[in-house]
Amino acid sequence: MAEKQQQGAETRDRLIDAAAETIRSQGYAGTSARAIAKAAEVNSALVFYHFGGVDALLLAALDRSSEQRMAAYRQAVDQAKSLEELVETASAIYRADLEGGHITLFSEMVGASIARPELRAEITARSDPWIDFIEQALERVIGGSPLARLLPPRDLAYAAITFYLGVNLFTHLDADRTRTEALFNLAERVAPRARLLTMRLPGRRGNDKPKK
Amino acid sequence: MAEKQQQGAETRDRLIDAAAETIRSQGYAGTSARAIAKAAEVNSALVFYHFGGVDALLLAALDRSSEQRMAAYRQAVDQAKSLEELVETASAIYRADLEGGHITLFSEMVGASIARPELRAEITARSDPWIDFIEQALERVIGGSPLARLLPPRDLAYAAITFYLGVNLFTHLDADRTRTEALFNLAERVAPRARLLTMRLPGRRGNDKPKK
DNA sequence: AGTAGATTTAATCAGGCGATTAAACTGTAC
DNA sequence: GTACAGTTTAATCGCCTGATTAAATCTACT
Repeated sequence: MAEKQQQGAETRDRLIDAAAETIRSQGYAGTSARAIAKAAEVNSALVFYHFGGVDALLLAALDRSSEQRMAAYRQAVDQAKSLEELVETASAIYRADLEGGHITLFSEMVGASIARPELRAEITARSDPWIDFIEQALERVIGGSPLARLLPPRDLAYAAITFYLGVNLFTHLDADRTRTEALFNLAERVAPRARLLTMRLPGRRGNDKPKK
Repeated sequence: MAEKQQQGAETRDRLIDAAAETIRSQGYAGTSARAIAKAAEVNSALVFYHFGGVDALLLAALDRSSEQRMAAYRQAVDQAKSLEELVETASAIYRADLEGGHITLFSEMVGASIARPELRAEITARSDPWIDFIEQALERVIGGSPLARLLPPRDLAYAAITFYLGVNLFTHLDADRTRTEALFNLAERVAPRARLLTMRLPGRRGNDKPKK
């Protein structure tokens, strides 16, 4: 009975994949139960049978994607010994996320929660672990240093998430991705120099006179 | 005939205001001709009579908002003599934009253009002037300096827009705005020290292992 | 008073939406 | 072989959507 009839599990799988694909290509506004079901080549009533509703399915898609991406980040980020390495590693995975659509999935859901109070708590609950994760990674590589006093890991984590959400929208203004690429290059170029920020400010003017 | 019957102009006005309000509170997905008309206390057919369609009305709302915000930025930004002042000024206006909803309006439209090719060109055309504006402001305060070689104004402009778009979504994960505030504070704290980034990298030490 | 033109209204259309339902199917257990 | 539970299907409900239309309204000018 329940045994091999876990073809239901495969259907859930297909629906989750199709939901992710659909929200990536059509945005939240264009992601209906019928559109998802069509992409999954499945009857649309199954969205409700298996998940109870469209939003629950989209949250399931977000959860699966987040799990996968978080695992990838965690594994890679644990290797990084310095801020420079951390930014370099994170940039590489950002790029992959962007290509793979996880950023779109995430930020479409955040956007959707503007108008949907019942979605909002769900999204917040799924965002906080990311903020904590980034904060901890930063704490590990710059914690206790003068740089951490100037740039507290918590605040930097907020900045990273903000950038993460923004880059998804920005890429839509940047069809060929060259501008986005410039952005990542900038971050990678600056990171190795970040601790210079903690030096004593020399006197104004001139072309910057190094001092002491 | 055409004279005083420019009560049509007032209707257009009310519709544009209502469109902006609606997309801010309901998001693009919840912004229908009927919803806008109801907010404007006007018959919904007037959306089509005066603007031809919902999207055209939303673009008109974006144009009005952009015009106003651009004027405010231009006036304030022209005063800034240094990067520090520029960031401080821009932060102040960002905060006002965020409160007033222009950022939401803009980024909802960018998000909507994901699924709507015909909207996409319109949005791109409305974004480029902002990127140019930021680039020029940066060029004015840091152009020619060593800092501009490390952080090219064009790339910094991309970063600013990315941040601008992201902060709208980020604030939805941040009901009480304390996190967003931390973000602005960070930017203001770092800007005055930015030119330290151009100093020669001193030898490593402490926790960092020298290399080469 | 009457006409012309711009504006507004209410009714209406076809189509997509989330969601529900009863019936059909399917592999398993008795 | 038949009863059963999990799954799938097609049909359907009421609602909202963008958009159109003909008729009504209103003001200015003659």
